[in-house]
Amino acid sequence: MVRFAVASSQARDRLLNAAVQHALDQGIVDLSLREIAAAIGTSHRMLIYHFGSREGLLVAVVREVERRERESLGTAPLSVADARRRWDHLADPSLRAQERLFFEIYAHALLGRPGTEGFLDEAVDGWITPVRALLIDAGIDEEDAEALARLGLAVTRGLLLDLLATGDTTGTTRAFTLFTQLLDLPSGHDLSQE
Amino acid sequence: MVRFAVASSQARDRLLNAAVQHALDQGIVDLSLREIAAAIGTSHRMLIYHFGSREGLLVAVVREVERRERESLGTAPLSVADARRRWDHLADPSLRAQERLFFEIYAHALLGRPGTEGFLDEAVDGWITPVRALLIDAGIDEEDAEALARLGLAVTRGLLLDLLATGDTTGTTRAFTLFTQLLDLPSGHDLSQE
DNA sequence: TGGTACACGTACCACGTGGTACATGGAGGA
DNA sequence: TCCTCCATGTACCACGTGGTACGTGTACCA
Repeated sequence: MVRFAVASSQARDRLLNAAVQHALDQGIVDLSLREIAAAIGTSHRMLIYHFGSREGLLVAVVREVERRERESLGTAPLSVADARRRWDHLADPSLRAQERLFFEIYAHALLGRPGTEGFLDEAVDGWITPVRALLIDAGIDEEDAEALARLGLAVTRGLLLDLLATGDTTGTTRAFTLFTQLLDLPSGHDLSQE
Repeated sequence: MVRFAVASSQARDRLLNAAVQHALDQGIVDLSLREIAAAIGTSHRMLIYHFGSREGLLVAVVREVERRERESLGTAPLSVADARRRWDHLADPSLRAQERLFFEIYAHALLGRPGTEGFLDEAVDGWITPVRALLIDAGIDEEDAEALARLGLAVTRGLLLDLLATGDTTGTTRAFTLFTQLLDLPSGHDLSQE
């Protein structure tokens, strides 16, 4: 009697890593099991065996991408200078594929597609909550802390969308720098008298 | 001899509007011609007839969404107060479906899928260019104008992603308000001494 | 009245899909 | 040595896919 090997195993981990790698290049939501299997050197039969179904594979990939996203973010930024360092990291070309996949899954999740349950909560609150806590620790008013955390996340994600579409590292980094300046030097500049 | 009626016609317009309406509810990227046809009360044969192919339909939908996106944006904001009014408009629940579809197509386009050619350029530059021009007219330094336009777009899109995921109109609006305050009142607040 | 062009339905096609049945090989333990 | 379990390959299935062939009703025009 053959049973689904949905639990972890070395073979499964190997396939998952290869599948994520392939998803980074090609996306995931509109690829077939056979396309993925062929690309990573196995048969679609093996993907079903190790992940139970196509949806099971998608869930596993989504979770892995989520895990890497958290890893990229690491701990929340503590200061404006820290935020700037974090942006420079995110803007690194080596992370583009991962970020593109993140937005693909995000859009997929917005449509309520199976396999993405919980992704959106984690993608937003999982970031805002710790940052807000840090800002409150830093003495910022509670309501402002939440708004600032949301704004920081929005700036980051919005500029990443821009960067992925245009590839314009210079321009997007300049915009991020402007944002940090607005935070850091809230007086004495002349950008906003329009 | 039957020819493809890919040019416009009343019947085609009717089907396109219905297809876009359905895409707003259900997404578009991973739906089949038959699903769409059944949902809008026609046959998949008619979609092929009027749009040439599935990709032709997708192109038509993408263009229509692009057009509506531009229409929602209207003219670029001229002032901070104007930007705030624009956000309130974008945050209106009646636009959620359209925005979700926009991000779905955006993600699709990031993967270079057929039917999305030119979408990204229009989605980013089509917004930044006019805003930058307006900011320069308003007397802002050219480099700062570009950065500010990018930043404004990023804040808008980033907060929309947040809003679509969380449905938290209050929180995202508060974050947008904070952004306008950073622009409008660049002195005298105490948010950024962390 | 006859022709013609459009809009549409039905029935079909080859193909790719997710998933299953079944056999097998190899490693490790009894 | 035999048994069991994991990993895998091959072959298959029913079904849904995009796309096509062909017929037809209707409206308009000569």
